[in-house]
Amino acid sequence: MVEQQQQVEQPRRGRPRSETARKGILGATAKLLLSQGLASVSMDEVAEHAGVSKATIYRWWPTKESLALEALLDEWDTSPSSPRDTGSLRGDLLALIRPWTRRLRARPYGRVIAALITEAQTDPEFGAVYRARFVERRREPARALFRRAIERAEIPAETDVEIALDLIFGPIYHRLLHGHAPLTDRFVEAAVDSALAGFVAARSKT
Amino acid sequence: MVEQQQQVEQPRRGRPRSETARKGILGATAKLLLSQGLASVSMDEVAEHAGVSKATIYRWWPTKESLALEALLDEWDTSPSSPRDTGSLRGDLLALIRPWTRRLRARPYGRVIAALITEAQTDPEFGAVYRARFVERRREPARALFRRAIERAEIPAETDVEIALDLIFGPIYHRLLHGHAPLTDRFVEAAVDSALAGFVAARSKT
Amino acid sequence: MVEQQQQVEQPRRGRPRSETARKGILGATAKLLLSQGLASVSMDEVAEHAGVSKATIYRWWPTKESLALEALLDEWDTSPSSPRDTGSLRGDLLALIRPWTRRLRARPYGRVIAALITEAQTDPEFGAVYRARFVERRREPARALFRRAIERAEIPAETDVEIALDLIFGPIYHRLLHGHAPLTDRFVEAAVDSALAGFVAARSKT
Amino acid sequence: MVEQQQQVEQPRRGRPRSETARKGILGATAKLLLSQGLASVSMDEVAEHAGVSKATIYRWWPTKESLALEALLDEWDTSPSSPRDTGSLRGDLLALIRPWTRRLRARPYGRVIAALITEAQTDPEFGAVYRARFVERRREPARALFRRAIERAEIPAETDVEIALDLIFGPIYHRLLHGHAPLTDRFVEAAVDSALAGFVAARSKT
DNA sequence: CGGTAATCGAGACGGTACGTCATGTCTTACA
DNA sequence: TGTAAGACATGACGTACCGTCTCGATTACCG
Repeated sequence: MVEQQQQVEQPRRGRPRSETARKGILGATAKLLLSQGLASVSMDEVAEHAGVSKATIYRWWPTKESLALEALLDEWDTSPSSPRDTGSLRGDLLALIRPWTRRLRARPYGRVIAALITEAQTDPEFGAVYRARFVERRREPARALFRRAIERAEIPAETDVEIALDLIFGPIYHRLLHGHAPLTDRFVEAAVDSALAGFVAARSKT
Repeated sequence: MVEQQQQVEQPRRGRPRSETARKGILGATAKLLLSQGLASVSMDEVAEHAGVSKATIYRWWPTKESLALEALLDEWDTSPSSPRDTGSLRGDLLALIRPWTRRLRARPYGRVIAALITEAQTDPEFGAVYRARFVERRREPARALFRRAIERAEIPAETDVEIALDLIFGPIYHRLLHGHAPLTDRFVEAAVDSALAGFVAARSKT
Repeated sequence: MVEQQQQVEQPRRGRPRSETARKGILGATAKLLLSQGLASVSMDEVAEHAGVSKATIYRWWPTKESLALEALLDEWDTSPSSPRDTGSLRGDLLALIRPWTRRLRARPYGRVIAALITEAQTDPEFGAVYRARFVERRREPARALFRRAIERAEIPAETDVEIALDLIFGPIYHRLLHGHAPLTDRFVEAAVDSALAGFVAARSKT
Repeated sequence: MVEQQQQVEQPRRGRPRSETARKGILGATAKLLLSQGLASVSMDEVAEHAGVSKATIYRWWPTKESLALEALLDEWDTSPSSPRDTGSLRGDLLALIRPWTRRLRARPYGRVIAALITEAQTDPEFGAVYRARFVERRREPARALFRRAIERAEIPAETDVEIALDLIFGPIYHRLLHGHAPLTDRFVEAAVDSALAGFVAARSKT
């Protein structure tokens, strides 16, 4: 019984927020983002495509970037997919990450993500939101897998999980963002294997 | 018998390009970039700080991003420093990469690099230049180290060097850009070790 | 049964146009025009003096010239003053034209009018507006006087009124624009007398 | 005899001025002026069409307007045409003015002249040159005709010739510049007749 | 015949204004 | 109170032209 989403259906006064408008805005934003990239999308354009007033957008999202972040999350996670237990950390990680990278390379997400990272670098507040809602969304499930692997003594308890996560996600983001080489399944496996090999090696030293 | 880039001292017609202006523009740009980030730097501002006309900037650089790229390179690499031979691939790589990452975290380069990556995602032409001049500048020396290690049979000849490079640079860029954790020397060593452990493991399997 | 210009109080949607801004723009423009001449007035300057954004100016006036035209009309004619009947065509014409020329020489209008004429020569669309709103504003009342004089048989019915108008206004504009000699009351009278003498002469020939 | 062009063939040092360049510049300017109007002609454009450097133009003409004025005079007056004596002032005036107005309406001179007048209003120095070289070029011959008519007692000696000239040229410039009605031969005759009728009328009063 | 000096081409430069565009705020009337 | 419509201030954009400048090359004369 976690989370206890208090939020007691407090009966708001005045006209309620239009759900149609909300969906229209997020949908139009996602569509425009993927076809043009964030910089080329203007708020006027979003408003027009969503059949909505610009003021309505600004009432609910403070900046274009925060709107883009939510639109991307909304477009992305219809089904957050809880990964099943494959028996090994390697298998669990691949079951988690491979579908994600496949999705990533299916459409030009890299362009939008790069723009969000840029904004995150500039606006610390947005950076916090970006990391919490976007990065951690993949990182936390992976972290859980590591914890489970430690519990069942598959990997050493001293393992620095945060570093391990960076060793896996780092190369993936690298290819996604720099585009110097394709983000293939094989590459994902190499990243996972290498990160895990590090622990094996570390352990064998011990 | 290499190309002997003669560059036939062809006596240029017309007024020669002002070297003062060029340096002023690059200097002002670098300074402003590091203090404000690319998005907040306006061309008017650069022109004013450089004591130069905006038209002069646009005559030589087509976009703010291309100017930023060159300014960053100019500010960065006075001497690209050829790394000495430490005897081992691990030592060579650390000798190459550690000073670079120290430089990276000394000033807010991550913010600017993120913006350049964003532009590289949007403008393919700029992307090619960015990768050739910025990414390869570190990647190629590292690649050379791997080749040398293969020659002296320190690592297997079948090693996929490109993947290895991504396994090293990926995590570093990841922390630089996402800023979720600091880019410490220890982290750099972990990345290098992990990438190399991959080969050792691969070899031991054989 | 005239047109009954109903103008159905149609409740405009959206934020209404700012009357403050409109007046500020026209006022600032008129002031700057008369002190500097049209060429030296920049849109930025008008915007600043009017406490208004440049975009707001361009929303309502397509060019600097069209703005200048309206500003001049606005500054000029608060009350177009219907001339009284003096009993003779000559008297009526002088009553109409003399105050106008006095106004003309009171401030450097000639400079601005010359610029408007130049633009009218270049942009036919503007030319049509210029003639309709600026030239005809004086010409039509004068034309009416001629019609009345014909009705009461003061001048021949065959009189080519358009030519007559040019014979009066031509010399006045000539001195206004070329500035080779002053635009005195005496000169205005000479122009009117000469134009009328032509008809008398023509009639006496008959 | 006349004009005594002093300018004593003083043997200049250095490379002499290129006559080819001078003609090229004036020719290109005149051609561009008539096809585009002064405002749309840029000095770079003139330089390119004339196969000449911009610096060369500025060496000999201080402003675009002064260049335009000279180009127009150059293009215009191949033969200044001394008008013959027709026996009457009216005939003499028409012989002088009619060919001029025919030329005026043959090509879009009005547009250029309007621009020159505008500049003359702004820059007094240019205004003086404009009047001396352009306006007086037609006005002085006409003035001479009036003087001759006075000498032979065709018109009263008290005639205010300057006003008379304005009564003739004013209407012509009016139609040329405003373009509200065509500058026909008939109109020119009406202007001349009206101006002369004024004297007759004035005389008959006496 | 070599030196001096003005001119020429090419084209880079500082400066100024242009007209457009996007952001985020606001003011209406309507729901 | 939420919304569509749309005007608004702000400020940067990238372009265009002006008039000046700095080169090297050319073309006269003068000694």
